[in-house]
Amino acid sequence: MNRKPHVTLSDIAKQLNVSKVTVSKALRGHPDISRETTKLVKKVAEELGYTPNFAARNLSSRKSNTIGVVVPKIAHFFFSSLIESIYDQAFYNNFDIALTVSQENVERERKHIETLMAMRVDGLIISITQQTKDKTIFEKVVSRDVPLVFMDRVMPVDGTSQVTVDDKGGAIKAIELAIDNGYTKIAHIGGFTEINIGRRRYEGYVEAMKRRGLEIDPDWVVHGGFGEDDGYQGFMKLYKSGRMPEFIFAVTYPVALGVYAAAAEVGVRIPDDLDIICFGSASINKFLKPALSYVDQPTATLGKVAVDLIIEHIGESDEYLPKHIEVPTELVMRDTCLRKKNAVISSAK
Amino acid sequence: MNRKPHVTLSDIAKQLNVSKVTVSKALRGHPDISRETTKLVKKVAEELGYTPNFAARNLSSRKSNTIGVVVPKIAHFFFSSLIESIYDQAFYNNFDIALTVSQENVERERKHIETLMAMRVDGLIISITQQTKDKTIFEKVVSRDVPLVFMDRVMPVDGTSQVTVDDKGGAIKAIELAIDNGYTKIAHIGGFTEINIGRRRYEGYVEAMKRRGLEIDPDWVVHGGFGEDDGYQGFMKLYKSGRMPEFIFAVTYPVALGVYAAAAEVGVRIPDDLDIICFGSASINKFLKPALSYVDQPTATLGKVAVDLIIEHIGESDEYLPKHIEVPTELVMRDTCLRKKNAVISSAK
DNA sequence: GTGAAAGCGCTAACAG
DNA sequence: CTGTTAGCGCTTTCAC
Repeated sequence: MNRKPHVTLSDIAKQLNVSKVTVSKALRGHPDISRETTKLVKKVAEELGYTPNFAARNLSSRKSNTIGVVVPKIAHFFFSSLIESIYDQAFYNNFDIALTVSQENVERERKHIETLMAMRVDGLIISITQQTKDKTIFEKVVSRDVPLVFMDRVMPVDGTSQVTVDDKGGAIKAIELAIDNGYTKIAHIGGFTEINIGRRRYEGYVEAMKRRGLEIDPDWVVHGGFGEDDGYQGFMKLYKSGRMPEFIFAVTYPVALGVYAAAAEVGVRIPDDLDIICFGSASINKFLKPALSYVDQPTATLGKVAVDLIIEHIGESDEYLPKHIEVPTELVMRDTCLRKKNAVISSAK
Repeated sequence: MNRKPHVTLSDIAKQLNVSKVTVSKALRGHPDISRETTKLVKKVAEELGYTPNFAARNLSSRKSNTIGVVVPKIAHFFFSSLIESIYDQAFYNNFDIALTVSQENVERERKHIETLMAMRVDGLIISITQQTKDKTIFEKVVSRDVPLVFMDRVMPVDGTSQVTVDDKGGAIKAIELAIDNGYTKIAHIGGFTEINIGRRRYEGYVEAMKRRGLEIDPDWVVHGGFGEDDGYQGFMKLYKSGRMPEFIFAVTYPVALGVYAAAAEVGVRIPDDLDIICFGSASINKFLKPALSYVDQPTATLGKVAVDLIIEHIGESDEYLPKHIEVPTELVMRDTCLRKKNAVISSAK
């Protein structure tokens, strides 16, 4: 497997009887070089089929112009649209993206971070797994002075920035809407409270119930993961308890889908027998019957802000002050949670 | 933004009073080095918080241990599950993945390929955009002796391998099933025929109709893109013609969803007024009413084969003979295309 | 405007 | 088993 050697700067330089340096500068559009030489160099580079060697470039310049990204999942509307937005914003700023997927696996997450550091990415955007608890690897990143931005699923680590959506506020809006609809028996199929998105949405639920003077029945709060299966299990647990709530606030869209599946199985009709709202959506929501009303997560903004923050940090001195930005959410009404027309309705996307 | 210098091999070497080479070998588990030294080196590396520099490693070894991947979309069940499978298989073989997304944009696709070549990836797996026609960039890849595997959406380029699903065979099975169900007025909302997946599925439709002696009404064949909107437009075109078919074979799952949306809008009931089957599926299919019967695309196999092929090519001499592998499909029956119980039913996933 | 010298951090090839 | 030498391809001073 010996491939033919790639064309290098020297090859171009030789051909033109100039130095490597001139070629290097010309190719990067450095103002040192005359327009004429630059043009000539580019022409020859094209003819020879020159492709720069990033490894060499990174090694000598000590930067990669690349942002490393670690997400827990990819076959998932929330993350895939988030990633598209990150790509767009990075592209726009002339950064490359090195994308890795941890598959909700802590060990894999760690390995990916190590790999990205070995690649000497200029910064790291991370959305942690459901189970990530150990801060060590993140502290290692910080101690290497690699800018780190947590996105959506975050962790409190000194020296890092965070972008989240207003999980608590969104949850409060959702629950208040349910209460305005006349419901009092309101359950929450929630995520793990060790992680911010699970915890904050739960807190929003608690807060809204408290504000409106409603009791929380401990049996009506189920904590688990963020997937379909967790929704299915959560529903079944409530169902088997024999004391069904009137309303469920699902921590994610997949969890709500799990509830749909379980409800269909046992003949509970949505939204008549059981009404529901959830956090997040998916492109197929409009095909769901009934389509879910939901708290919208602005993935486009989330991704853009994450990239902006990391680039800002990369460009700053050592004394950069990390930020925490919280992106607002809004309610989008579809076919659930509509019992009372006079309920507060926000504009929909 | 001057970051503190990273720990290097020399740092470890100095500390231990050995040479860089010894450290390098020890760290990579080279058999040259005694177990004792190796252990010691690793310990110190750990203590110092050493992270290898891939740029340096790649530069001096002339390989990156990385496979470049270019896909047209990511927020899309087919591609996101494909990508997960590629990751798994690459990970298993100790390769890294450099993933890029062209967003169905030819120019972006070209840039990404250039970037990946600049990264000196060991090989490239590409699924082209809907519009890609120019072979130049791919020929450039081949001329650089970079192994290239086309996946699903392919192009005939000398020296490259291909993995596809049996598009034509799958389409034939689908149409024959429709005919077995007693339908004769069968329309096809298809993709562009310039690209293999559009062309082959269309050919399957034509072939099956011919085999069963049915006429194809040119008005019942609509060609367009592969998205929801294309399905919506396609349906509307058929609908407005005033001569509705009884059955639609949709070229992709999103196209079928577009048909659902359009049909709902004008009050055409599926599957009673109009029955349908499509190529491909999505995780939410079970929540769709009626759930689509479909030709299943084995994304796990597709991804695995793509990675296996590229690794095989990377490992071989210059004289590697490219392969074309076609992965079989199977019909999965749900709530559509069921009119006759005695129709051929395959096992479902 | 241009170029010479030096070196980024690592591995390959060989010698001991 | 360990070390020496050389160099991957590029960018960075700093002279000219």
